[in-house]
Amino acid sequence: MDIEDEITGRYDPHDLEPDVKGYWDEADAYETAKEAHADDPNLYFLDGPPYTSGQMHLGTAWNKTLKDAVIRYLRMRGHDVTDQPGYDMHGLPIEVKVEEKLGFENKSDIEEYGVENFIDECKEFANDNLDAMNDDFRSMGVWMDWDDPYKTVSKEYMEGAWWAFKRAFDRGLVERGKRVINQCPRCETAIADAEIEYDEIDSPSIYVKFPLEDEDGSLVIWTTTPWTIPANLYVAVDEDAEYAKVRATKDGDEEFLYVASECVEDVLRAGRYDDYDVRETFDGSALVGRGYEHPLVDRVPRQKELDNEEGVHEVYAADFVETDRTGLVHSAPGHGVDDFEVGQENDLPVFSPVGEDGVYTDEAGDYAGKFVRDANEGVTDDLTDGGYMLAEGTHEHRYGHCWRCDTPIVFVATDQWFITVTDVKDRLLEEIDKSEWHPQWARDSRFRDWVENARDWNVSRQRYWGIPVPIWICDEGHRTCIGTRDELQERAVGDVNVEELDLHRPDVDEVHVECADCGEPAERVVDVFDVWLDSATASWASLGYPSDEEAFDELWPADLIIEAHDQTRGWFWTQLGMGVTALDEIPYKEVVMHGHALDEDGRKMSKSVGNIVTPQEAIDRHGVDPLRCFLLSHDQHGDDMRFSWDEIEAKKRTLNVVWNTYRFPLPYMRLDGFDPDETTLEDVETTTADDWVLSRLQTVESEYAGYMEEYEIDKAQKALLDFLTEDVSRFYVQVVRPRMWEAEDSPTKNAAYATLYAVLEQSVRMLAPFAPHLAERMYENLGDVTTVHALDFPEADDALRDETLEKRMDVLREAEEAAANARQQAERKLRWPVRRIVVSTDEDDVRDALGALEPLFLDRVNSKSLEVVEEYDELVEVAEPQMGAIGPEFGEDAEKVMKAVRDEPREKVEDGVEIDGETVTLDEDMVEYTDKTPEDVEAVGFDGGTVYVDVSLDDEIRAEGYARELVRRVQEMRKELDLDVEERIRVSFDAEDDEILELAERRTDYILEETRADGIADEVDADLTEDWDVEGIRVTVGVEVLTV
RNA sequence: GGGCCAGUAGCUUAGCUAGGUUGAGCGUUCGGCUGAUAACCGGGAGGUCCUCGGUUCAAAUCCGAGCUGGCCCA
Repeated sequence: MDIEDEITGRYDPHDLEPDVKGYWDEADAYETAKEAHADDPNLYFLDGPPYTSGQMHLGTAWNKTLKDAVIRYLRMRGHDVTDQPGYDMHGLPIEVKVEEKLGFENKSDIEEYGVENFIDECKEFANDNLDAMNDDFRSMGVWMDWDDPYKTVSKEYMEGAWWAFKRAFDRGLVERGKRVINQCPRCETAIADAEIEYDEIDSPSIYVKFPLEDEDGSLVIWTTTPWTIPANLYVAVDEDAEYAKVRATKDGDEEFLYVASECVEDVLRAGRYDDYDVRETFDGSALVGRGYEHPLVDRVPRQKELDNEEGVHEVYAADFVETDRTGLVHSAPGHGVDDFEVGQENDLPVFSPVGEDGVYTDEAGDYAGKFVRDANEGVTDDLTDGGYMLAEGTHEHRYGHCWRCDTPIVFVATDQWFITVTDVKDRLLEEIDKSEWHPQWARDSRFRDWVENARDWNVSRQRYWGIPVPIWICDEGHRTCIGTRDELQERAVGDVNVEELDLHRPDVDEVHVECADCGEPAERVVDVFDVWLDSATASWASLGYPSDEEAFDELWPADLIIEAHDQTRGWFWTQLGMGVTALDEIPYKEVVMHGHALDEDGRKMSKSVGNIVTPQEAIDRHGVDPLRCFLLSHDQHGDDMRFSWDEIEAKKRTLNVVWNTYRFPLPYMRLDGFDPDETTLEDVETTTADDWVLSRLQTVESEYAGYMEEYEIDKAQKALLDFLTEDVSRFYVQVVRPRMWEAEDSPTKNAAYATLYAVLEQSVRMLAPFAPHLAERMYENLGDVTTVHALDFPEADDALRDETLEKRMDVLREAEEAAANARQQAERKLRWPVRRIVVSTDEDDVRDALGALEPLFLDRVNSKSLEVVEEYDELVEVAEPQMGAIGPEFGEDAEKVMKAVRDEPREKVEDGVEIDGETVTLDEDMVEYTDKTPEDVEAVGFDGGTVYVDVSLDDEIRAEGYARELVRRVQEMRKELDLDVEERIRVSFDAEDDEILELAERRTDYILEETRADGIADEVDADLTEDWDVEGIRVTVGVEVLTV
């Protein structure tokens, strides 16, 4: 293998990435990588299908990038990873978008337009979005099987959902019944808990008096939904709380009110009563069973009938009652979940005089035909007129809205199809424990909490674009559930070819089947499934099960899923629900739960706030790989990520260091014809620095693998990038630089080549999951395989690991830093050698380290010698004059004394100082002494000791220093002349001060060698002449290029 | 109103499981290097560890209350 291309350009993702993408296409790199691992043990990764109603945003970009990094890594580790992406393509959100597009306002517009036409529009909309999203994800460099995504609209997929529903049906877990559900009055359908968004709204806040039947007094209730009062059937109390009977007076009239004791003051103030006194207190249980008169009984005739039913318009005890407001809760089983449940427990009827469009039905009497929210006013007026209103105001609170059309939802009791997950709740909770979550608290706190509180799942929607509920009902009311297309074909009445049938509405509506019970023709119920049921079945439906059993048998359940924390109520939950109801098993083994992408201020990104940053913007500004590395550099286990332009840019700079580290040795390798296959680590004599960086490489490989094992992607990335910047670029490359321009057959140079090659070739594999484009581009010059992404993970080789050496090098680097710092204090550049460095330490480790690494240390700090001592005994004690004592004694001479004494060595001061020709001795209290380094020595401490650098000059050092100064100027000029490394020159020097040249002359050989000059002459036929300032002295340098 | 998570330098964060001198990157500033050079490297400044209380010889870390933000629920 040869190092071929010369890399001269800078790291520019905008150049590099399209280039690499082009190469991938051309070379079928993705297919090659998959092929390389096709025979490995399989690993079923399951992609959570994004919804095809919009474009990729930063959150989905993060999600897919994380998945991509994990898939690439797992492949490297020897797994045949399933990487089929999926798309969630049915459902209300798409219907709403299409309705908007067509200018529709309600369901009758759709019916008028024709269901078939509408379905076609939805299909097209979803497909168009799918294509756009495919492109978006591809642009992030995500390698998944984009040519063959699973689609929830395919026949095979829909069949998978039917099959699962039938399983639940057969196990008795499907029920139809009245339940209170969330109804979107605009979409005219039930919507799932997961489809509700909460926003702040202003609602009426009313206190209403319900007169007791058996005495002169009223129960006081509070509500924010006056429109539910026409459906009130009972009042709930907390049986353990204390309640009070209050005598209240206003304008001379007196009345009796019942409220919770805690609320008396607030309620009476709200009702603007003049005065009150509590007559009696008792437990809530004392109120249970008391009857009251419905305040709107005259407006709602049906209430009169209901009043005659057993138990209606009485007080009941309920857990959900809190003693805020009044402690008495108006309850309408037709309009509240809790109200409904307590009503059921007490065998109360359900009264819900509201249609699916949110308009009162005839049963609502005077209110019939009015939209409920608009009826609030009429209801409150009627209550006021009847004398029932105690107080009226508004209340701001969070209220549920339809997540797609933003209409406030209403709770109504309607007939719906349910999967009764509450019947298998114990199993659900058991199965949770079989899955492993990252982070674990997501499972044990968050998810468990959700599952424990889960209600039966309403899976039916009164809509069009969804998987039809596969239940057919005959005239007798028997239910026939169809689980597969074959079954449908068998049972279908008349001439039906199921193979050619689109399973969507309206086609499937036209198929009649033979009832399983009585054999009579049955008709399909018109509902479609809640779209969450679609994705819930992904683990088998995406594999084509049940029509194709092979993949299912081999792969199911999924080994791994990766989604954001909002999926606790979404996909994590729905999959568990369907998995357990259909297959009695949790359908995934491992979960990685990441966070959301927030804006730079930590707020969520939203259209209305206008703080959305699109992935495309970030790519345009900084490139895909920097964005990917940024997204993967934060905690990936549940924490949200704050977006930051600065951070992406910083990532780009870090990748640039990686790029330069790679770019640096290439020209030399190429020039020398270095062949990594021939010159391997076994063939070369490595130096200490080589051994060290190779050891570090093994350490990083094992750390990286350890982090990835736990899906701590951010930590793995950091370990790798820290290694490449801190260890390789900042240290190793600096150390080996001189070796790069040694003679052609230099063994140490070859060792450096072989070492750097190993470091780069293996690091690039580790970089591949994070920055796939950059890694690919780098690899092109490092190996022969089509793509870096087909390679195996570089396993750490313990034989190359030397922990002692790594520790010693840490010490060396600490001491080196201290020495550099001391030089800076002494204002002595690194170019000038120093005579001596002394390190004082009382730690054996430090002594051993510097002893073992002395040559390297001397080279690094450019010192002639190193001494390691326990105690540095060259400190001098110097005087600090104490003016408090000197002042009074010497009066106006005090300042002279101070100056004469300050910083003088102890002996000198003790011998007496000379002031104006007179020798003066000082008392002990006039001087204190402190330790100071001798002149020309600077000291800097480090963790483990102190470094003393002696920067005193002699001719030898000055000769070397000046020689290096001159060399550097000549190099600069060579560069200006754009000379190649091999080209020879002749130079001339002329200086104001001859001393420079005389000293430098001692190092003529060195100068000739370093500058590739054939000679130094007094005068040359210069191609370039320049004046330089060398340590304050003007030097004229002439360079003549010699033609060969 | 409830559950869960987070709050550390101007910004992004590590440290928190197992208490013992808060560490890094970016930015800023001063400097070095000059055969990776519109690159690379070093030093400095910069912190009430969200607030208040508790436990402890010792709290960023453990406990309690609160504030702010996020997700989920009512």
